[in-house]
Amino acid sequence: MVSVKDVAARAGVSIGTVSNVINRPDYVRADTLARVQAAISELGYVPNAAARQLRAGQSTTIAFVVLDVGNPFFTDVAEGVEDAALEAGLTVVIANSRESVNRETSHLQQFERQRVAGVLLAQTSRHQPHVAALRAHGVPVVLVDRRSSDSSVASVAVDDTTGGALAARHLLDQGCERLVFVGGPSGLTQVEDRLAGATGAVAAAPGATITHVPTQALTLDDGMRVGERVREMVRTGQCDAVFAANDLLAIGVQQALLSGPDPVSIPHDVALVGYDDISFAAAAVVPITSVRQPRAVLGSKAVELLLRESTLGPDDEREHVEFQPELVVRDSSRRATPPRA
Amino acid sequence: MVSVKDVAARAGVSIGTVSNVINRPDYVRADTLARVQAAISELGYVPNAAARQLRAGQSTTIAFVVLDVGNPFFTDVAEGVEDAALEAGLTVVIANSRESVNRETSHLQQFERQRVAGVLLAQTSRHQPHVAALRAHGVPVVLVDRRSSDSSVASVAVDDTTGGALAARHLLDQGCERLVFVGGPSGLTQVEDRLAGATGAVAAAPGATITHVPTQALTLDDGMRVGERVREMVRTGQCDAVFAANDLLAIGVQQALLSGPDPVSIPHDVALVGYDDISFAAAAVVPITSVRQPRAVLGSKAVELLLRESTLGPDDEREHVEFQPELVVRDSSRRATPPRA
DNA sequence: CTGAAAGCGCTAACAG
DNA sequence: CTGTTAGCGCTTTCAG
Repeated sequence: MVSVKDVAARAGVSIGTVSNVINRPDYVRADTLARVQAAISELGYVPNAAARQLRAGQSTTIAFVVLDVGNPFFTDVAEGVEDAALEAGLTVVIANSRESVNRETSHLQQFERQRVAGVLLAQTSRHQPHVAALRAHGVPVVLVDRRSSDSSVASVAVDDTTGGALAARHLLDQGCERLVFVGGPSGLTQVEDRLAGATGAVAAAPGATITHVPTQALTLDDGMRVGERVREMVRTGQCDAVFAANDLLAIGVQQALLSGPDPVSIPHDVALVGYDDISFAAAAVVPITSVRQPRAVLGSKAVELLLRESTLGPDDEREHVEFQPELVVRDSSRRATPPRA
Repeated sequence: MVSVKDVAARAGVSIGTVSNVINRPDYVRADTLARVQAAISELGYVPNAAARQLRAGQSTTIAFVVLDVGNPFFTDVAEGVEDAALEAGLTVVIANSRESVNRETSHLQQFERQRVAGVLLAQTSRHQPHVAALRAHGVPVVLVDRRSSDSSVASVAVDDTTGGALAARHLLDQGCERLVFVGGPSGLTQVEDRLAGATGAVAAAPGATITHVPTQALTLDDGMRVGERVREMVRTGQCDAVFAANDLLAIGVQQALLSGPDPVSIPHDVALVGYDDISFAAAAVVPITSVRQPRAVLGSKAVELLLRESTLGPDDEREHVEFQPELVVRDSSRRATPPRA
């Protein structure tokens, strides 16, 4: 393995000078610089990040731990993260916890050992002891897509309660009265908040009800699975509107609703609203009404807060940025003649 | 920062023993072990990966560099990668090159400096000098989704030429004669191969033609953009079938085709075939015929080859695993009465 | 079974 | 401007 030592020997300088060439080129005279750089490329020298980090105590990569890379919502947030990180000269790696606390924990442990420059975390459950550990090791953490209960850790989020209320209210406005909320697992704050918001809106509408049909995860497959059941509910008059905790689920539910021996019609028999407004929502068989979150902005804001962390003391208050969601109405919930209107 | 030294002091042993507790617990007497472990948890000690790697020379994370995390195809491959890596006790991080050679290069450089345990690479362009550099530093590399031209680097791929031929032949069988291939950038081997396969099939069909409508990237947005143009071509009789280089593009094209002042009908006016068979393809307005690749298997096989690398000498031949694609026919290309049948 | 000591590759004083 | 040097935290012989 070629190291500074080899480069130094080749260029006829000391290792200190090689280090200077790499880290503070302006400290070095032009011709020495050139000679060393030549040696570096001739030898194919590549600095060892582990050694540098050990000595300098700092890394230049930040990690983004997501609930599900397969969910376009997160990849959109990731783009915002990447753009902002690039500007700050940071590399970002993505780790996928797949909605499993264990996987999340093991990723966090790994990043803790690596002492990365920062961790952006879309948490599975409210209680994750490792974020404290991370911070104790000087690794800044910012929570993404969740307002942190703990004021000592920064967060960027979208107001999911309002989002849920927005969706439910819209459905009620369309004349629906038997809402079904599809989503899970119940540990996920996003799911809980959206349901809470919807429940609140329904409570304010006399005669309306909302039933929770739980799922194991927020995926297309889960949506299809549970959609069968929802179709039955629609047929038996127990349901005239579905609010899905995210678009993946909504798309899956829609597929199940529209297929099989006796499909139901959307929005006529049942109205459908999703959440996230991923690009596929608009491209579905029946374009899906959805609650939009500012995804890229969420990501870049998270990086901004992360960078700001280094200027903060451990006991300083952290910022909790909260964005407002926006309802995007499409055919899946547009009823010809809203009875209530 | 708490280090082995602190743990050793706390437990009343030497640092060597602490190291043994962590790495070879069976070398240590039971009571010493317990004492040290107690000290570790009381102090909240977390080993420093940089130091360990510097000394031991090995990391335990592998990196998967993808063209586009936003593309469900890659996230599905990633799941296969994660599952296989988990079994081998490896952590995987994902890096997104977003179809940019620069970003790809900078990620590879980063991983080279970090001396990760391995790199799985879905390459943007054929020529990537950094894979040689990586390997020179003892970092095994396997190419994903591309047959490597260089027999010295392992690869797992799906036969894209056959896939392209499959798609085109199917379209011709449906009676289409004016094919349009939508895809780009032209540097991408996947795109080139799929086009080549399609072109070959068209050449064998007297009277049929194929036109290449290039795109900048393989995204939904690009599909929508270029779809406007394709719609015109359909209207003017220059096109009766579209073969998109991937499903994202196909979905975008479909949206453009079906919207606007005078939409065209699918498959009546124009048949549509995509590539990858991502789950959204089946959920589109008109379910999209697609060429399916064994995604998860691709990922797990790649990890398998990566693990095998360590047993190979630098000059040994590498394996090139190639899977066969499969056509999944859906409504978007199913014509009521295929004139040629 | 445990301790002492060397050194992985690099950076950051510091002295010249 | 350049060279020397002392570790960063850890693993790993090698003695005891």
